[in-house]
Amino acid sequence: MAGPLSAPTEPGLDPRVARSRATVLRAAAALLIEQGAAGVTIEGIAERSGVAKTTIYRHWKSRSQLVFDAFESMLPSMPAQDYGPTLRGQLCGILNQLSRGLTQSEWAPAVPPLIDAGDRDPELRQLVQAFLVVRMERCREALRGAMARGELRRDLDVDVAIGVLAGPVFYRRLVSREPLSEAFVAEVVDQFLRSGAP
Amino acid sequence: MAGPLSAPTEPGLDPRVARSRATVLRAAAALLIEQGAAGVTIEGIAERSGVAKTTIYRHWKSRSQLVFDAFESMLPSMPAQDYGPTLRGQLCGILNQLSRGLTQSEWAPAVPPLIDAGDRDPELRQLVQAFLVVRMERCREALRGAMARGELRRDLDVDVAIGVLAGPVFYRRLVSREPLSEAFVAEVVDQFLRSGAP
Amino acid sequence: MAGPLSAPTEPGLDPRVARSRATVLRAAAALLIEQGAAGVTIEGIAERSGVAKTTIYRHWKSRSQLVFDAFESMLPSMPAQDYGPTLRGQLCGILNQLSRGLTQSEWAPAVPPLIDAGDRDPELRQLVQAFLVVRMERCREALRGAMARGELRRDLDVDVAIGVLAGPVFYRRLVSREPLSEAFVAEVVDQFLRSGAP
Amino acid sequence: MAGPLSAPTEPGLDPRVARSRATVLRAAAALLIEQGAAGVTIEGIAERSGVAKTTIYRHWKSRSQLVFDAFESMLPSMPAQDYGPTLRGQLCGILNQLSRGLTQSEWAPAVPPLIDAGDRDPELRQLVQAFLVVRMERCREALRGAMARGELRRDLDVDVAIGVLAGPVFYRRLVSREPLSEAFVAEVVDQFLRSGAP
DNA sequence: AAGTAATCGAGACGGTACGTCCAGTCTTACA
DNA sequence: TGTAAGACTGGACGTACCGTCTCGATTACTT
Repeated sequence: MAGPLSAPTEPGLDPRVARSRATVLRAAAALLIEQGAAGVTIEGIAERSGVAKTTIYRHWKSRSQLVFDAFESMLPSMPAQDYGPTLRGQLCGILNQLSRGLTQSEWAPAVPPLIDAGDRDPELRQLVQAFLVVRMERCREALRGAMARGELRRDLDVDVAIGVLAGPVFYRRLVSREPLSEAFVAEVVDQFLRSGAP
Repeated sequence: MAGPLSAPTEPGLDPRVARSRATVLRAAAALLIEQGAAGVTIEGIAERSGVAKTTIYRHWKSRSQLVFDAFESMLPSMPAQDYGPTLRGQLCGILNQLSRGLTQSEWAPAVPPLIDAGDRDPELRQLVQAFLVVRMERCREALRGAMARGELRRDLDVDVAIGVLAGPVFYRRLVSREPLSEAFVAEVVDQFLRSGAP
Repeated sequence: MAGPLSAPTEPGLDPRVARSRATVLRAAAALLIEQGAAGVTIEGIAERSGVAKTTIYRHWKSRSQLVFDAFESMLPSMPAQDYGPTLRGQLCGILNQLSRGLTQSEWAPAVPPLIDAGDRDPELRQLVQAFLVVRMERCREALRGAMARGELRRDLDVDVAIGVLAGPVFYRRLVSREPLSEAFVAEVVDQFLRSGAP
Repeated sequence: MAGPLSAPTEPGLDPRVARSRATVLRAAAALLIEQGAAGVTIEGIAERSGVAKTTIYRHWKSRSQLVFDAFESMLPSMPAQDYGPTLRGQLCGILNQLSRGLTQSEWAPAVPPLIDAGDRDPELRQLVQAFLVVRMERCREALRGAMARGELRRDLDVDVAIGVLAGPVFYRRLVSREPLSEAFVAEVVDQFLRSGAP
């Protein structure tokens, strides 16, 4: 279950296994996009991919695992976009990318099921959390940089800050389902900056 | 805040219907607590409650409806607790209650499935939203009161503010799964107050 | 359950009852014609006729009863057709009418279900038998007349004869499902006459 | 006459399939005998046989198919009894066996429902017809033999003859429900022979 | 003409069976 | 030996009718 993003072709791996995994993930991703997360059925994937159910169960312990892998496989390769030198610009950039990802990306429909599944499956929970940590690393860096530069209070709790910044975005996406505009993101960031001023 | 339990006997309602509804909701709620939302099966409810499947389908068009109703029926009746006169105390009280509800209440495990289901089922989505609006009314009132008293900037967008306040709580519960302490809530509220000062 | 053909309006009968019975029978007959016997559902009749299920069950003990009544209600009033003076003409006439009824009439599709139901429901069995006796009375008369005139052997068992005559017609309709032509009827009658000559 | 039981192990057949089919048919036959054809429920068969409903539906498209197969599976293997050299003896033997089968055999109660079902289900109708053709083959042979020997008229229509012979038996069983004695069979055969003499 | 009683519609109720979908396991046959 | 094919048990789905059962709301008959 090693992260498929780390190396597309792991060295000592049976090429048939690699082929099966890839075919299945492609089919799962396609179904995820076309029919939403509810349409991602083992049965359906097997039929669509031509890979036998047996093989699928050999490689993934649970449906959630598979969904997660499919989800991860369809993430863009993160071009390490440059959001400029100012903290405000960086935070807005990161949160806007997040909010676009949560609402408009191909993998957007996979988010709620993953969150649900993560509530019960500890292993999957860890995967999701790890994934998130990576995603939020840039945010963390930006915050630490600003603290170092004296643009933010020195005693700021970075983890709290990330919650305060990303929380409202997830809230609108998952809970209140209000629109997620750039103006909203800007307002969240501005409130944060005002409160975080040294 | 008028929960559905406040009026246990609607006037012009067939008593059989009332009885069936109550029995089913009780069983559904029990299953929700015991087995999580995935365990809330029509079949299971029917068996457990003694109410026939037919009858259940007569009263609820979809499983989601039933799950939501069961969820709602198990919410406490909200004794309109007094959180004191200060805005800070009110916001902390409300958010602490929210975070306790999301993590420790008996209906806590039902939240992620509801959010997931709401992403596909528009009807359920509306129900959840409506529910949320009602729940957040107290928060809204507190904010408006403070604005009127001049404790907050006059140009504050209340909906954004609610996202900024509740967002981090949901974020920790659903996404990052970091602990939801009173300290965290206090920090979120304090940041908000600092940024919202007139 | 008095034969509905005997008197369309029984004297001491609540007109509401009469109305319900008639409405139900009309709907049942219509369904019988349109959808075959399998389509004759209590539920369906209730919906179509506007008569409540309760009322239907009040008047008929079983579905078979109802089907039989509907079947009987749609039989033509038997114009006592004249088949001429010869035994051959009479028998051919009677059997041809029977075979047309069994294959082309409106009530034709009701026959197999009635036969099936009669195998289990003794009451219905009796009704069907009684009905059949009436139908075959003319045949019996024709045979007795011919015996009296010396056209048939004196020792002929009339009941056997009726079986020998009607049997092949029912056999083709119910069992072998070969076509039921007038030629076939004529051949059956001719064989019978040859064998029954004094 | 080759029953489906004669070859219990078709060559290229998955043994699991063979096992399932056999188990299901055994249960279906048992239910057919015990409760009549109306008691042959997919659900009931599944429960009784331990074979899953899914599996049953995999092997039989319709309930009728299954009922028919079960019916066929319970027919005796026809030991090709010898009815002697005379046409009369042969016909009496065949018809007596038929009438015993229709009234006393364990599959006797299954006959009316099959006839009813055959009226709607064309596929089942064909099955029943095919079955009948096979069963009547001996009768057909006897008639042809007699015609060849000059004991019957050369211009006899064999299909009509079969109707004339078997019809009365079915008639008594299904329609008039008069007793089916050997005397009746003998009388039917004698009438036939008298009329068919060259 | 009013009052009583039969009859009605409406439809809720507990049930049984339907035929379908999917899950997850296990067996067979093929490379 | 691993894979594709697919049969297997099992659980739940949502639907159709069943036959029973309260309910008022009309009727019809009776006084």
